[in-house]
Amino acid sequence: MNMETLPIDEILKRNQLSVTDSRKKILELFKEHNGALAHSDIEKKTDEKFDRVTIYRTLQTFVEKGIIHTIPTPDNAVLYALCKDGCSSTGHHHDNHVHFVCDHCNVTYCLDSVVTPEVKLPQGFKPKVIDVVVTGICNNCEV
Amino acid sequence: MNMETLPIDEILKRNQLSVTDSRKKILELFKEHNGALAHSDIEKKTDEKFDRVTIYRTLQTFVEKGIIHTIPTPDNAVLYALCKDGCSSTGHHHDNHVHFVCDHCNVTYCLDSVVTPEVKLPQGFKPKVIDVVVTGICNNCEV
DNA sequence: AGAGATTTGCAACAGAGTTGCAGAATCTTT
DNA sequence: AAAGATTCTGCAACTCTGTTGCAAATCTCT
Repeated sequence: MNMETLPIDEILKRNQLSVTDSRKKILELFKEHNGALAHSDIEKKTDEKFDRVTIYRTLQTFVEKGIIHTIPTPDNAVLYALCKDGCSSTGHHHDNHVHFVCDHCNVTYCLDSVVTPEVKLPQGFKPKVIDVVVTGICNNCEV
Repeated sequence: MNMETLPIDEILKRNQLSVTDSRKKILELFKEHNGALAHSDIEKKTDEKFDRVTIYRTLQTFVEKGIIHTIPTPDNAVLYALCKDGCSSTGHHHDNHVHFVCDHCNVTYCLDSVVTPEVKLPQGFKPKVIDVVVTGICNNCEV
């Protein structure tokens, strides 16, 4: 499914979700925002119009449906970002791209073009998922 | 500093830390345990002999001194493991090894022998730290 | 428009982590 | 070895993040 071009209502319907204000608004935020969002970001950006609990449940639902995915960060905060094509809706995302956290503007990017590198593990270790998080300066903050 | 061979009291003294029961015990746990520990693990393994707050502060102090380092995990829990040689005591660890979380036994390993792979970033992105967390089956749980 | 399913908001709770402060332990100095 | 200064610990209280149960509101479908 191509989230980039599909209207918001359509994305929700195709995932068998009721079209509600909170879901529309939160999904809209993700489409507008070029980067990952934390729960607190969403709370602020929606002007506290929705209950905390609603936001938590909406995010949970979106993750389950494969609309968004979570990003592990070095400081152990939970971030969410829109999934691109190829994410399954079973919760097992093919989330094989690199994430980048900017030290300066603090924005987290999904670098979809950068594929997770191979890692050679010691004998007996069998990898399933490889998460790569790069911290540094992004192309907006670069001088 | 070589943490592997140095006696516990010596490690504390060299980091200008008072030698106290809690610090000795917690450091001992890290030396005995071949893997990462969470705050809750330490609470259990010390038989609740020390206050939660003391454990938090001890871990914080150890991180600041470069004795242990934190590990980012996919499920956003905070884990700690002993630093090897080369960790600075300024908080900027040269923590350039891969971490491995076993799906089965749930142990987290520092794979010191596995060096973080290079990642090619898009124009303008300047990397500083690269965190790699691999999830899978470890060499103990392998059939 | 109305029945039935889904979703929301509230309240209450659980867990993780932090802060201030008084008392206890440790270190330093003699 | 003991006093004084410094550092550390434990308690209480608090914040922040996330979860659960339930009644009321909203949405879907015909």
